[in-house]
Amino acid sequence: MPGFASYPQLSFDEFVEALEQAVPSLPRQEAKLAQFVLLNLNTLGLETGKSLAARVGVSEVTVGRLLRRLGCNGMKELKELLRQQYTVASPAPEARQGVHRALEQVMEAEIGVVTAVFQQTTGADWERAGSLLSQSERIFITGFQSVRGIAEDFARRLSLARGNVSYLSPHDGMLAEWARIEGTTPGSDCLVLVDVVPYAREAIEVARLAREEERACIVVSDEYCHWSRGIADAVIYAPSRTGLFLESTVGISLALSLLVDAVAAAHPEESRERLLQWKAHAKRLRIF
Amino acid sequence: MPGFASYPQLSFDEFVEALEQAVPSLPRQEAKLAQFVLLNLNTLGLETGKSLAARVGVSEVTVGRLLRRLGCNGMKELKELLRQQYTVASPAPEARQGVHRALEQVMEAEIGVVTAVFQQTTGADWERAGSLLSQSERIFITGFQSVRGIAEDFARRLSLARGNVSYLSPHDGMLAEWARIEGTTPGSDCLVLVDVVPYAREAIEVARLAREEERACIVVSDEYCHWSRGIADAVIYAPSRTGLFLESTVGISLALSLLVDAVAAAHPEESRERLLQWKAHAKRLRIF
DNA sequence: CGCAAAATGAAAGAAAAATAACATTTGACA
DNA sequence: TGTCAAATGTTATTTTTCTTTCATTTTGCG
Repeated sequence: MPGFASYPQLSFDEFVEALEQAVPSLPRQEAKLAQFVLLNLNTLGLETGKSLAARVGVSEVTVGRLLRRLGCNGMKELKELLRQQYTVASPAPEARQGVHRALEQVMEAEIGVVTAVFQQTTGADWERAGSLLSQSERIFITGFQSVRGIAEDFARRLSLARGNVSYLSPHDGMLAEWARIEGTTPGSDCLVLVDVVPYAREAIEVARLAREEERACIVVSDEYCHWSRGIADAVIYAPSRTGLFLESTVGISLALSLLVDAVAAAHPEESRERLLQWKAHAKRLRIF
Repeated sequence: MPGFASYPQLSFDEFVEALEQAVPSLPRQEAKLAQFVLLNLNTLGLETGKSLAARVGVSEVTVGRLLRRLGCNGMKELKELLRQQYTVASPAPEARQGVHRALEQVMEAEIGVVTAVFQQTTGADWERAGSLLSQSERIFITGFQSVRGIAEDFARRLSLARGNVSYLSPHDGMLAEWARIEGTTPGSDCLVLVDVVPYAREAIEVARLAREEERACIVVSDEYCHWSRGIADAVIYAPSRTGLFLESTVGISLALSLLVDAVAAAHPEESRERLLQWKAHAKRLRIF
């Protein structure tokens, strides 16, 4: 009994190719079926073995048989192939060398995270986030629990690209920074919230507060975030479930890195200047 | 008995729109689900009600309920909507958002970072790092400058997988934690250093100090790190040059996430227990 | 023409998914 | 703090889908 694996040894592309190859040498009914499948690859995922059979006018059994003949163990496995295919992110064929067996799936998922984040860079939210970060007078950043540190780093890094960035610690700092100062134009501040499951109660409240005081608000969070849309001016999602004990923070890291870059790109001279200054200062203090 | 029609009165686009509209006003679990669906429209056709439920972490019933609330009578009808949508037009199953032209190369590089990190998971250093983190009695973690926050997060997250983890702030805390206590077995401590270019002078010194006092030392750093090999017991490299204004921290994030996972895998019962406790405590404190 | 081998489908059984009815939990509000 | 309604999950039931086994049909070929 070859092929114990519950996961297919085949890729969808290979399957399709095998199908094309096989058509001429197939028995009549199966050939009809194969033909139909080839012409309807788009909707293949929506079909069930039965529905396919019905559409083509063959019996259900024939469907199963054809699949098995092509090295695909039944409808279930076909669905699996499709899923792998469409979750994008071909895990770079040779790159999985030297990856621990159990981690292969995680790796695929992490790559999926990366592409998912990049795909947002053309969206309207990204656009808005970028210009808010570049043009607002002051930027406040905050993050909670297991991503607080990342948020702090974001503040540090963003400070190298532009000025007036500060980390806000609502709990510890009592939001003193937000005490309304006479003369501050409403609409010139922007708040960045970084939050992941389990979402902090505080995050939502701070976002609301910002809203009420006419501060813009950008939320960077994971794919389950249910509260941000509707409150925030821009929302960026970084998938986090990749099969690990704790949610992955790769997506958040990436999104924030890209945002820093976007801001730097918006003020090329200023950011270059700042970077140089920073290095000079650090050297003076003998930090490195 | 309302709704005789066996064919939906709704189009898929309408459904999606309804979904977007509804998210903010939906109960928590359903909102999470909705959010997930919106971000995974691509593969929606391949999902089954059950699989969706599993991925999001809600019960199957909730899936059915959400759909019905949106005017779509169950999974079957949703599949029907999708079929209509895709059989009609759209040659490609999904209208994928693009990646901004200028970022394509960066994306390639970031994916390269991910695979590079994963490839280390089979190496000897990884092995050593994993067992040190799992078996040492006490773990100290520190990080500098632009990755200090990530290091702090690592400490927080590692604490969910095992005990006796603390963040060490050599500068602020004067290394008081390391004042030698009579009775502490040498060799039972492990230090994790996270450092990237430009390397902190401090990092090297702390590593040396650890060495001298027979503390194990793991260094997580970027591809340029020149000093760690030879001093550290295990070195993990996370590439960082991906063409951005500042170095990317994706690799570091990933490496640290994977390490946490490895530790959790080494003590499955303990880590599960800890996670539950943490959730209970957080709930008690009304953090979320 | 007749026979064997392949192809096909029917029916029954097993597995999975969707649904419905009921129980528990949660959260808002007095 | 207690109460009620909404939200969510559990369990049981029904429906659908997939697969296996076996009988029937078709096809190739001497």
